[in-house]
Amino acid sequence: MGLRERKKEKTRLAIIDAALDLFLEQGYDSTTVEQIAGAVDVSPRTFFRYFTSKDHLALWFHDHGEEIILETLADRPRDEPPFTALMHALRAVLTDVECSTGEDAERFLKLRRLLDANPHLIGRSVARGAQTERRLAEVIAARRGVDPDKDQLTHLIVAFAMSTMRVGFECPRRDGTVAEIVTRMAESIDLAERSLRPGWDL
Amino acid sequence: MGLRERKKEKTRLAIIDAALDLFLEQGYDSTTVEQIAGAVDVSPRTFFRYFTSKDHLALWFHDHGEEIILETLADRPRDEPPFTALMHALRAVLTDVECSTGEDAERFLKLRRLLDANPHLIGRSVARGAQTERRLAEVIAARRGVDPDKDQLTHLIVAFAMSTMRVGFECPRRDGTVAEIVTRMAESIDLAERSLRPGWDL
DNA sequence: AACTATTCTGTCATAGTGTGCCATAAGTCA
DNA sequence: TGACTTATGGCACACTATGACAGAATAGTT
Repeated sequence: MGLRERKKEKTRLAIIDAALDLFLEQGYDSTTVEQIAGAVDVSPRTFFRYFTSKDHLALWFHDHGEEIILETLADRPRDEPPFTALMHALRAVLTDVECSTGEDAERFLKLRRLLDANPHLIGRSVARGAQTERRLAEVIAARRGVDPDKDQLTHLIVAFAMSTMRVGFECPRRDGTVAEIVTRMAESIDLAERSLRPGWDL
Repeated sequence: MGLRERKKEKTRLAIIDAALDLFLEQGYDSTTVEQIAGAVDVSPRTFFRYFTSKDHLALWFHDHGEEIILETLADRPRDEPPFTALMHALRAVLTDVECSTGEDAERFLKLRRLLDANPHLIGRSVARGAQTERRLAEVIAARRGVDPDKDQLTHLIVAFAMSTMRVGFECPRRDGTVAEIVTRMAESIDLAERSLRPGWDL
């Protein structure tokens, strides 16, 4: 990796960190892009080259999570029931979070606090999740050999899976270490699996 | 109802109709508030007095739907399982849509076409749904006698219910009469009820 | 009908997000 | 070093959204 790319990654993380701190300090809405850019000595114009929007910045972790889910899904056996495969993908995300280094863990916790304090941001987060949902619907439809535009069950499977992830992340609203939060998210996955009729997703 | 209120309602509907037509004609993003306001001979400033944002306009039906759901929920017997109660509430929304008059039905169909053409708007719609979800979580938590901030199952019940509604509305992506769409949404509700283990939501 | 209070509306000013364009600076490779 | 590629900054601009104030329309009262 060349100097250029390392520098970019450094700037990217610097922007995220500065933004998270400002958001938590003075609120999401009352923090301007100008302030964030100023905090890391970068022009506002450059900010928008790293993140397409302020929302995108606050939800950057979705990009990573989606990647893991899609990769895991591609590796799951073709004949595995789709919801089961999705739950495996979610657990892969948990594992990734669990193994995050000190700084990454810090960001994860800050982000959680941020979403907790700004219900409005949860809306944005869910909206981003809808994007992931569409992509997952394509994949699951292909696995099941159905037309994604016509098969309701496919969409229901994906929607339930995303709901499971979201509930695990948002609730219960209690602070804790990364390990504790991951445990709760795993509980949510178990809960969902227990709640559904065996074979419902075939 | 006085002249003043009738006039307001007329303007409100005129704005919605003009906006829907412009959105479908030239796209959501490339339609400005100025254009919408101009089409109904109203100042842009007044537009924002009727709708807090362009998104709010595009998702005005959520307000009505949420109202119906909350009302229906309040009327359901206390000892009814929560998910069952929520499904009844969703069916109440369907009944309302089904009974809508010619003009309202027109708006409903236009809106559906709009969401179909702008996946980005679906994100906004889901974000608005998250707001409803929070309110429903409060109600369901009260019914179940648990703390909404701590009980995962409560949130899972609500999230699954909202997913059911959304899947029914968005999929399959096929045009049709209001009656046809309502039928599909009812199918989605049936599908969800069949997919869950009896007693999972107690 | 006239008078007053209330509410709605338009105009103006302003903050903030997001984008296109072009010149410049920095990193890359021969 | 020199030529090439890519990131950055600065500028102008369009759009959404809000606050403040003045004037118009409506409602209620006498």
